[in-house]
Amino acid sequence: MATDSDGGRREVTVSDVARAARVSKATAARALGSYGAVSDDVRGRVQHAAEVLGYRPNALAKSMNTGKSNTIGVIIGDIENPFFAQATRGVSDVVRAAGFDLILSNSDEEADAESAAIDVLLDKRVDGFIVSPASSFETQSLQTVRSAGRPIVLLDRSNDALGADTVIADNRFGAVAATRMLLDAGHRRIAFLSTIAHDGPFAAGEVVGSSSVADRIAGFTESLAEAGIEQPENFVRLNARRDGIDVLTRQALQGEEPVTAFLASDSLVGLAIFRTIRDLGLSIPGDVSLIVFDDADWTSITSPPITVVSQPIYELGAEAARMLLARIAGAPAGWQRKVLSQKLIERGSVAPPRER
Amino acid sequence: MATDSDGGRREVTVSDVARAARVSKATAARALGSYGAVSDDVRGRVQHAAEVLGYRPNALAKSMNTGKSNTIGVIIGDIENPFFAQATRGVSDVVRAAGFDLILSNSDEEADAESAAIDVLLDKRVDGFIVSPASSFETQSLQTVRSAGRPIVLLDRSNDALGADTVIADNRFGAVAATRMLLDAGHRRIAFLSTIAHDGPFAAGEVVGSSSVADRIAGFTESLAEAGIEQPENFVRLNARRDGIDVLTRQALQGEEPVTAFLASDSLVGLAIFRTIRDLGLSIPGDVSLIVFDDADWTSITSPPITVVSQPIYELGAEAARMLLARIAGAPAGWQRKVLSQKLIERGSVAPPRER
DNA sequence: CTGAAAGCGCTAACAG
DNA sequence: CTGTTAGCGCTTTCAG
Repeated sequence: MATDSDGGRREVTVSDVARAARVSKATAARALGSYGAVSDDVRGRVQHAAEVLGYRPNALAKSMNTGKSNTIGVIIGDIENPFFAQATRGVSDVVRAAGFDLILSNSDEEADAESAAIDVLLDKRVDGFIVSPASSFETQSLQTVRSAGRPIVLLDRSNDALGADTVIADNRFGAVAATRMLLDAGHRRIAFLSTIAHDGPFAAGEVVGSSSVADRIAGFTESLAEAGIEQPENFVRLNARRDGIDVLTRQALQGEEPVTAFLASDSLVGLAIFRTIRDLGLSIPGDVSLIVFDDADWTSITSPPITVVSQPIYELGAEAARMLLARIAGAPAGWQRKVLSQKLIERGSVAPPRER
Repeated sequence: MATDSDGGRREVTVSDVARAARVSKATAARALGSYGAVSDDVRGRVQHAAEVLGYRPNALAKSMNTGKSNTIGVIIGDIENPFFAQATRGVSDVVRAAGFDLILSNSDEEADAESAAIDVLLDKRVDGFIVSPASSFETQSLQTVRSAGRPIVLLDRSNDALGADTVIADNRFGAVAATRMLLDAGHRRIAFLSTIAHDGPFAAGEVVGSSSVADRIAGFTESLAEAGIEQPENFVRLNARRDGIDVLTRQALQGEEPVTAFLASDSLVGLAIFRTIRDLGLSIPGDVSLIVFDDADWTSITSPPITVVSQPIYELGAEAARMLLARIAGAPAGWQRKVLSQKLIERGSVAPPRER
């Protein structure tokens, strides 16, 4: 009575319940799965029997028949990155409310890992995907999902060539706002740093793997150009993960034409830049100004607090999830693209450049 | 040729492949699943046919037969909390290397949500669980897992009553080291703050929901007692999430007997305390000293940088995963408990209390 | 409303 | 080495 079962013995199935309740397997299944119609009397007997026997529905068997696993795949760069953690939480909350679970995969921003993850999840018959694609070139994996006929929504990175549901922030706007603020303060040499991978130094017109970063770069360089600055693309520094954020920061600060301000493409980069500037014995904003993308919790407690470009990260994930659920529920075709707004939060890390 | 299929048409199965390769279903399955023995000739034909048809194995069907889903359930408080994010990454990396996926659930530290998540995952037939239990009292859900005969390992929280595989850090050691450092600096009134839920003010001998916090409290109060401080339990402030970390911090600082130092039970609490102290116009460590659990990235860039108790969070997760995999592989019974060490990292947030 | 029977896609004996 | 035959646990016609 108390402990229904404990060892690794055979699981109790609908058949067992049916037998105990003296009804057919089909009827028991109907009562248990609450589909079809069953008399109250029978339903009662079945449910009672199920409880007594400690019946647990086998979701796998159910999925095999129905074709729906009530599970979605989420593929992001790295759950340790607060951006992804927050977005994932947004996804999780809305899909869970709809009765879905979430299988999480970290791609480390590598197309191969992403592809492998997608294959596995496709085999597991997840009902849909939310992915933050590692690259906008190697869209192999996304094609795979599409040809498998599973819905997918892109998070924080769009892919116009592919044409897919997308939820993204207005990165260009944020970049323009931040860059202009720096420009208005009098800065003329500003470095934009991102960890995005890129072959060689960034040149005007080149495409980068992440559309978000691309938009930020666009907003950044265009604002510089508007201000009459030549070859603004020279101020774009990518590959910060591979080359080291600290290394790039030092280079930018110690070259012949040292920059007087930084725009960090995410909070992790921002933190590293902040630390390096400090290590160099320079002060913010006295010697160097800094604006960081994402309003991470630490940005408000440093001295000085950091001026940031804030975006609704949790909502980005939540919205992506809503979009995916709609597709799973069979929303009509036609790609949708939702862009959430960013805003500049002024704090204390921007000041006029020091005279030299 | 290029696009194998796109619409939502019927999936291709082993039968289809078998027919195309002119062999029996069983043979095709053997070739595809690489079990049993098949001649090279046949294997080639089958694999070719599979490729042409765009065959994707159905992992659900496979799981139903084998009884293994190659998926584990991970239930934590909140993936947005950097502690859990890091630990989860550790789990993810090791289970993935072994070919397992991970279904993630946030419990928000609520036993009900935890229980519900476990039920669902049990139904989905996950091969095992890694959970950071919301409460050491309401062990209902853990019992459920056990009676279902699925392996489970507890992360960062042990439960002696239940007796289960556990991976945890030496919290008592960390708390003692931190408290002594504060005591040695001359502090006599030190507040320990945690978000753990607890009914009413903490009294000596009471049990709290998280064994980690319990161990920290023990190390803290015992160190105070050793130093001759009366009723050290009065310095323990719980329920910080419900009551507000800032509120508790202010209370501790503004009462009749204001504390001169804080020990924060995790980095989120530490950040909030730091902010509140600043907002109050007090300086660290001049007016108030602070030590926080977990070497979060921001702790090294504040002014002053924060003295912390560091623990190998990623490794906590990784080790839990290894333990679980061993169980899944059928490791002999007998609960195992692995405790990883913590260490105190001195930075600049501790100084003698200001004379009054 | 209920039962019988077929089948989801795959693995697992068991013969040849 | 290969084919046949059963299932895994559940849903789903199709009759009654």
